[in-house]
Amino acid sequence: MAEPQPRPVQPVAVSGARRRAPLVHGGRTGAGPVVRSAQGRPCALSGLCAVDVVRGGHHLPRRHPVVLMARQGRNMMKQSQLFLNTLREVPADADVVSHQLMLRAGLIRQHAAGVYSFLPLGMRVLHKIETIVREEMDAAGAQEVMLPALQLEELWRQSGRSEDYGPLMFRVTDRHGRAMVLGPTHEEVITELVRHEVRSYRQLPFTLYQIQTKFRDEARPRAGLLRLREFRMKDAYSFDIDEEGLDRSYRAMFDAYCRIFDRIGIAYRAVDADPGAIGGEGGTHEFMVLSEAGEDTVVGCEACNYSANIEKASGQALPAAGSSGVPAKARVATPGVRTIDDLVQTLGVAKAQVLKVVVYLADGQPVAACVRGDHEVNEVKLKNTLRARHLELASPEAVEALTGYPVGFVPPTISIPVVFDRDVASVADGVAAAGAGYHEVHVVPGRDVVLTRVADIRNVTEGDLCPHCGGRLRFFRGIEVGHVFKLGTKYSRAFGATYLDEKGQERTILMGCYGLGTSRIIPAIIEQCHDEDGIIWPLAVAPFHVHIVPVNVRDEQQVKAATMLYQRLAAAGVEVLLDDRDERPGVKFKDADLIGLPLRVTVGNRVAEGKVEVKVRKTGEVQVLSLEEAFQTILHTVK
RNA sequence: CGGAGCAUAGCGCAGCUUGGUAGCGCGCCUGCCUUGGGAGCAGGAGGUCGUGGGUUCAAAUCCCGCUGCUCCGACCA
Repeated sequence: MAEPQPRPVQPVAVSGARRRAPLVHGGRTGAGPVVRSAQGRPCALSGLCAVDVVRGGHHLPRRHPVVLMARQGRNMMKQSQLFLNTLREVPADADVVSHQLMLRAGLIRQHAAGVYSFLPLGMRVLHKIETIVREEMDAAGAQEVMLPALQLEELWRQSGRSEDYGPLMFRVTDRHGRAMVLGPTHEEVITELVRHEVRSYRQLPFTLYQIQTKFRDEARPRAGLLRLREFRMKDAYSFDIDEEGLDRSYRAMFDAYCRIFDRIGIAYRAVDADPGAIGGEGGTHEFMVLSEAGEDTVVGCEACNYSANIEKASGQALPAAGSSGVPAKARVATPGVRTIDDLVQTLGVAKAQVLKVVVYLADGQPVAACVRGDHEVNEVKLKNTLRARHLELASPEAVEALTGYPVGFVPPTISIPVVFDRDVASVADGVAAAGAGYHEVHVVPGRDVVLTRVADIRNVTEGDLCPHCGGRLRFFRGIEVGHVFKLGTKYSRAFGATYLDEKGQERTILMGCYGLGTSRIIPAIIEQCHDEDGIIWPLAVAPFHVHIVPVNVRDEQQVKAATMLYQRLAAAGVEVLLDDRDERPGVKFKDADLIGLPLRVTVGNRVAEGKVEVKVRKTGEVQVLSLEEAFQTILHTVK
């Protein structure tokens, strides 16, 4: 590094008490060690005047290293020393509020698309989140490990996921030409590990977890920390002998997740989900933080607690319509009428009467999906119905080549396999395409169109009825911060992870896996906890608990009071940030609001009467208190 | 991977249409002054205009290629 290093300076005279003084985070109350400047003056605040460092060609730190060491601890930080640069203006590349605030408050800086550095404040938040996660994992009986981030590609071939993940994996080659990947997840590694360790049912069950940096070469990183290519994740894996055990392990993790989000202090919902590429034979839930910035649509019932990812959500089937009174179908010329909207216009029918046909390629084979004109095909459901590995919308050219009909004119009676949504049956008097330039009216599903294969393959819509209680379904946006799966034997079978039961029979281990995006939780929190002035940290994850702001650091009384409170609080285990900068009050207040620590103590003119102000960031509520009262109040709030 | 946009000082931007050797605000440094909501005055530092090529006497500006970043879509534990 080209940065100039501080040159050695002569040691500062330090009172003899220093060596014996307990470190501030030792939990003992009392004044901090007395530090004197080289001139022998007691240093009132922060060493602002502690040491006059001789300046050479380069600027040297104003404060002497010895002073720093004697006065530092995880509970205390002077803002003049903090590696923090707040931004007054909104960076042009950030248009999601959590991203803007993380940059402005100096939590993170971008390195590349989807790759960020965590600065001290951001690191403290991440650390707190991961500490909570660790505590709850441990409390749930899981054991921490750390698995390789650098993994043999061979392992991914064994599970068949090397191809599944494809370009999503960062691939590297070692000096011997061996193919390796940067781990996007760890099912393979852990299963391979466990397979070698477990022989007997006596060794089961257990759950292992790790907190790791993971790598996914996302096609489109997004919105700051919401979708990263290098990100932090806690992942846990459970190993059981039977379904019952797996249920217990799953439940333990599910409950631990609830405690984690409760402790962090954000609103979340556990929703039914689709297992997606990770596979899995049992249940799965996603933990969603509700936020407009979220990438997922969450469906929730107004009346009961049913909620599901839209990929998974089902409503009650719509009542089927009969064919009574519907005239025989008739062919009409509809040249150029390609879209549903066109049909509605030209034929004067309702969207809900139209039978929409969409052509897909399922593992390369053409398949048509037929849904009502006002409904959307749910590709996840369709893919699951077809048991396909890959499903993609056919291009217009492909549609014509495969079906012989142009897009918009593919009839539901086509010869390629057609999957009908179950709610197609709700169409009484329908309209369907009938080849290029024609449609048919008075079409009755079942009568005029043979429903060869019927399944739920559409997205629910707002207003559909809850499958559990019949209440109305509503949509929300959510950020997926956690996902728990019952994997069953998918990986254990692929890797031969087995055990011998009581009878000496070889059996396959049942697995569960449980992910939690620790870095993604940060923007999720901020999305929920901010106002126009900045972040509003929940106490449990705030980088510090209290921000002490002496209004004028040239006022000796203010400095003295602020420092005293700072040291007492820190010694009592409160995490305190002291704004000892010689800045104007406005600047300090703006920064304090932006950084968003839960409590702010303003030490101003009223200190003459022994009073300071304690302000709650979230509510704006201000209390004028004596120093002692302030100390007690803060202590009780934080502890 | 498709579509769109952007790239000029640490940050936010102007300059480009009509080529003549770079500017504004904020921040930063020095001094004075000021200290309860991003003050004021004076002085100052800082830019191979993303990159490679081309056109031209002359390119931030015109042309071509590349790269990076952002957004929309596709994709997605």
